Amino acid sequence: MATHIEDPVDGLLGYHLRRVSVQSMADFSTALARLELRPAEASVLFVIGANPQVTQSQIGRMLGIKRANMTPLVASLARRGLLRATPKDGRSQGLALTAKGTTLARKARAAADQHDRRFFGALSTEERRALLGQLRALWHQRRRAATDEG
Amino acid sequence: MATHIEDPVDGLLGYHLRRVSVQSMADFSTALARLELRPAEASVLFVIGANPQVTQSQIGRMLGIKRANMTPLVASLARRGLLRATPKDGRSQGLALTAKGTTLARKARAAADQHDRRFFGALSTEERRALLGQLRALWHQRRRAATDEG
DNA sequence: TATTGTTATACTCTATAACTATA
DNA sequence: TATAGTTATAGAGTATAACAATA
Repeated sequence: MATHIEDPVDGLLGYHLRRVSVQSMADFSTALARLELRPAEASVLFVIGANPQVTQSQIGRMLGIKRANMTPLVASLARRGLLRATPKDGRSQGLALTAKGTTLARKARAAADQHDRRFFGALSTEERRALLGQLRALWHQRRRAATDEG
Repeated sequence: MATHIEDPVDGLLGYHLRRVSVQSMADFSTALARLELRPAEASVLFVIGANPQVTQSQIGRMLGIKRANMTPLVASLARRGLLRATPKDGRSQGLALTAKGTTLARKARAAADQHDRRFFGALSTEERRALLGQLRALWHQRRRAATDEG
């Protein structure tokens, strides 16, 4: 029998947020592993699918991935025949999903939706709506603050 | 003027959860940097402060840090004179904060509380209470599921 | 001058496997 | 047999700096 241990971080919202986020990502990673995709790769496919001819710099800005890290990520997806790059102008290239990429992105999206339903299924529709709204608000608020500084 | 880009992950709760969690951790890391502490180190100090003579394996289980990763973490805090290890039995050691460690832990805790107030300050008291309750519920639910599997 | 894409590099966090000493 | 602690190592994710080519 284990002695009871006090949890001194139980009152911290930020701690709980991170803890649940880590769980969620771990579950989602497992679900995506069947498709040989990682969460970052899946999100890139989603953005390209919804925005044909988007550039990798634009994707990086939207998803919070640095330019330097987009390069190997996009190269890997291109190597697997999931996307095709066509020059937009001399320095940038528009990205689009191939047929294979479209199929895989659709499966990944289904996995993401299923993960969301499972992981947050215990919350009522109203709770989920409220949670989504709060997270969006927190994100935009902090984003504004960062923009003001930078 | 940037062309509008569709955000295809805007409806995914898991995505928003992770995004906000990353922001929160980045802000907290910055706040802790003044104290030359990282979030994981601060959380370890908190647990030791609330549970004198706790072992590093117990801390790891509570915080979700692997035994193998606790070793250098605890060694680093000991080297800085923040905690003291005394043998409990032949194979385990009880950890306790030194005076210096207690002082630093108190400052780190103040930073954590301030971070929480700032970062989640836009939410009403009721919203924060609800959010904390939902995050706790999600965590325990998934934890139960993992225990059932394993 | 600013931006795109690239390379090289490094740090943190996390994970596994193998080992010892002890319970 | 199970647990505590250690060591070595590897993989992700993320970060910066510097560069060439182009806008």
